[in-house]
Amino acid sequence: NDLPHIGHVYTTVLADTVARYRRLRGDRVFFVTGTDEHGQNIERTATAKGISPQEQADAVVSRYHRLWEELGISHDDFIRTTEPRHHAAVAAVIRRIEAGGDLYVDRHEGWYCASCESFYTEKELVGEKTCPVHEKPTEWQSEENLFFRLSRYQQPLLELYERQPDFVRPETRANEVKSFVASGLRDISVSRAGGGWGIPFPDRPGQTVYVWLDALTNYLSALGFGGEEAAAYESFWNGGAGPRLHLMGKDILRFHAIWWPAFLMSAGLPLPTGIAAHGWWLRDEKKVSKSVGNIVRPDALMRDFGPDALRYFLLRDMVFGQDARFSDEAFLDRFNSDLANDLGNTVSRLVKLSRSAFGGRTPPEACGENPLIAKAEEAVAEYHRAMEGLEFHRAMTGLWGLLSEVNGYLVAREPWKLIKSEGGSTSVSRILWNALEGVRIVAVGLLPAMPQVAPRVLAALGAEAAPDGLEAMAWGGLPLDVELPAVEPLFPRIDKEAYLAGDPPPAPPAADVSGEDMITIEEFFKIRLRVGTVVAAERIPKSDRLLKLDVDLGDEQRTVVAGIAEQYEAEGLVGKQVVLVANLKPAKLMGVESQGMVLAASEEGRPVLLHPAEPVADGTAVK
RNA sequence: CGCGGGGUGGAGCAGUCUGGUAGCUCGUUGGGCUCAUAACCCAAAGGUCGCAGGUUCAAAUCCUGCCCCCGCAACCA
Repeated sequence: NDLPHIGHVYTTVLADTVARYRRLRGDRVFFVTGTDEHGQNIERTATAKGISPQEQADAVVSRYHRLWEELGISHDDFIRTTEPRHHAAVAAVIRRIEAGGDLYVDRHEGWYCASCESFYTEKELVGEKTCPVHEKPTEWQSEENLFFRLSRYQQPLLELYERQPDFVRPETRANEVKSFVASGLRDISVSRAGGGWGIPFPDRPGQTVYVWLDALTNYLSALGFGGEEAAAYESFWNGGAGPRLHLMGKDILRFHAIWWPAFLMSAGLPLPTGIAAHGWWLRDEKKVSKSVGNIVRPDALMRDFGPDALRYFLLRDMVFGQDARFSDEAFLDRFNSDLANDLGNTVSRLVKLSRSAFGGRTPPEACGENPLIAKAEEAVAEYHRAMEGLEFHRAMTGLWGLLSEVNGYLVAREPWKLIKSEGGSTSVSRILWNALEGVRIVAVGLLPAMPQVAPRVLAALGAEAAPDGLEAMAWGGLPLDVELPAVEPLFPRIDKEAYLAGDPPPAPPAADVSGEDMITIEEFFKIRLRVGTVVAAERIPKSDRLLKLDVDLGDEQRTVVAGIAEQYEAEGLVGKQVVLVANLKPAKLMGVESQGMVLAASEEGRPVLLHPAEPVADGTAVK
């Protein structure tokens, strides 16, 4: 229920790499991705824009479709939780759970703070049942909901983890899940009263299916479960002998590793065979902003260097399961050293050598015995081991080890000297053929990771661009004496400093200018913007982000809370003019009433305050 | 006492579960090579493994305490 970001891209690229790897190994694969669209974000954004949640969801989803296409994602289906087939599957799962006796009606209750819109436990309240945040009295609220007997599955889940130690990967996450379950499971509420945005709960008017029960079921609905066309479900989930793997970020691991198997057990349906949680890409804040002053982001990197370069970086630079830092510098370094120097340059030096020795063709003679064969076999074995264990960075490292062997082999044999003295001799042919063959094997191994570039590398080497399977990684596949066209550099080196210092990349194509996002000028004038001078500013205690500003609008003074404390010192703001949304409904934040909003550009979430270009009278209208 | 992750050569990280010679990539320096995209190959320098204590024949690794950094939420109106 969110616009795509690097985390979504990462999950999906991993899944795609696994899917492609499996297909190339000859397995039947059904690769599903999709969108969970019943989140509150969607509803809230839609309300704010004055459109229906469905329209909002459609707009978001189209972004995913576009992005997955650019990235070469090879999913077999894309499931949206707003589709009828999904609703049918959810209803079917719920009926089965209910038949198993795991649903009951109870009151969901607690101390409710209307300002926070959330419930507190007795322990969290301060003083006389007072909300710890707003220091306002809370009220006891209760809502009738359906509950799922999660508690009943504590033992079965523990047995599952015991029986299948690699059910959750990586291992550290498995331990986390185990200890969470062992510490006791409470029943969970699986519906919400009030008929909000979501799937109506079957046979329970007024209740909406809780989003996680809804969203998790997508794995079945995409396969046709609960519908007429359930062949895929029967063959891949119900009867399928192969692995049924879920890939996700670690933030939603619990839902996948605890709730989902419990729901399925209750419904009497087969479980997934593996749950794999990856880490988060953290942003490298410090260097990018200060020293270079120009923030390049994944979408820009993808546009400038191609989707496969981004895919390679994601796979190579993160240890599966751990967090990693995403920085432009790391990307550019990786690009230059791995793709330009090691892969691209090796291809081009070999192609040129071979072309000059053999008149634009691949070497005419192969060589039965040489040290590269053993190295290649080792690298391929390591590659398969790593790919099967989802250790993508290792798989890549293994392939690059072979590249490095090839380069070492060339330096040891110095074919360029031989070419001068003996031309296209047998020994030159053997040396070059071996080296080309080593690179060819690397390129075949890259097919799952870099589906667009790997075939180009293969073609550049004179090999078959699209082998049907990874058996092509066996030594000896490079054809003898075939045409070898000249190549342009596959990955031209990037001048890192120049790139980072260069003009900001052109603004992304103007945001959705289509119909529903447009407002009329009358609507715009509903927002009253005025210039004011900050007369006092102070940090709100206990808060990381909030500053309290007193702003003079000439005819009145306003107190405004602004979430800018991470970038602005309070003292520095006094005397500065800012633009204020003057008719915004007041709200209380950390106990302080904010009577308006200061405008700031929001660059990657970091606010940059807007000031008039020259001083104007306080209270001046902005339009 | 909110939840979580981390501190290992200049940078980024692996190794920690299962104690036994501290490893990888990048960078730096020197050399080689000149086919190739200032590339490639070889070598070297560079580390009190956050601090303190404990266990042990032996600790980056196990135990205890402390310090520091980061993410999430609280809070971007």
